Amino acid sequence: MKSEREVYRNRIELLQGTLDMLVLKTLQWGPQHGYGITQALRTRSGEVLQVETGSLYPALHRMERHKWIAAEWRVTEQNQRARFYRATAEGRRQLANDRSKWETMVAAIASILEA
Amino acid sequence: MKSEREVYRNRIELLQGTLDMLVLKTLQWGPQHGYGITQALRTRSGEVLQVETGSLYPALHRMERHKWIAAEWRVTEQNQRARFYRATAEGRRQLANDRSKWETMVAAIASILEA
DNA sequence: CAATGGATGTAGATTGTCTACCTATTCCTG
DNA sequence: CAGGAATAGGTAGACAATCTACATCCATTG
Repeated sequence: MKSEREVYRNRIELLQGTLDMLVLKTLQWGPQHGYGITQALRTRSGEVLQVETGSLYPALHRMERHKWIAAEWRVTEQNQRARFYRATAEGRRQLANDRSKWETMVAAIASILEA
Repeated sequence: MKSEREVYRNRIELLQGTLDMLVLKTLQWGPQHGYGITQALRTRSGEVLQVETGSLYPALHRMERHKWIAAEWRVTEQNQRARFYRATAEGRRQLANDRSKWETMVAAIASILEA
């Protein structure tokens, strides 16, 4: 009989803190709805970045509260109602900021790993 | 009057999940104690990677439980008692694994950011 | 003898992610 | 026309890793 700790395997597939950046970047290619963002990230990354709905929707709501993105109900090409998001000016600033921090961090980690 | 949420700013400076990898890599350069690991990471990364003691020591204990590292009390050059860690064979396997996952993830994120 | 630096540690808050569900609609196929 | 797949949005609760803030002990130095 396994302990709950062993049974419950919570694997963070996505590096914590990168989701907002990835969503903002995706919205730079034009307004997009949640489901579309997931697909775009998945296909464009060669199936590596798989965002769960339980991560994505809370993130979108969070970012909307922070006013990094703005939303509007529309209808997709598949004739389904969907909430389309676009990045605000503040969102674009946030993206630039996130990205610069991300690159600093990656470079720092590389300098350790390659030493 | 600010809300608690505004007052308490918890910034994750280190990308979640990378600490174990960084510690294991540091130990590849030879046995080292906690304080020394912190310093090594800080100086070798050009002051970018600042590991807090509240992150480091729990991580070391966790990794010891997982048998990725093994410890021994010794005395430093400064004549202070310290707990020296070394990577086990399993720890070296873990490092290789972490590193490969990390590189896959970084490449995937780069493919999004550079699109 | 006080201050500084070396060294280890814990408690509790916070956050973001994950798993596991649920709902609704449209379109296609047998 | 029933049923399933795909599209689309969502929530609740578990969990892990990090952070802040604090505490302790010892050795060296002024």
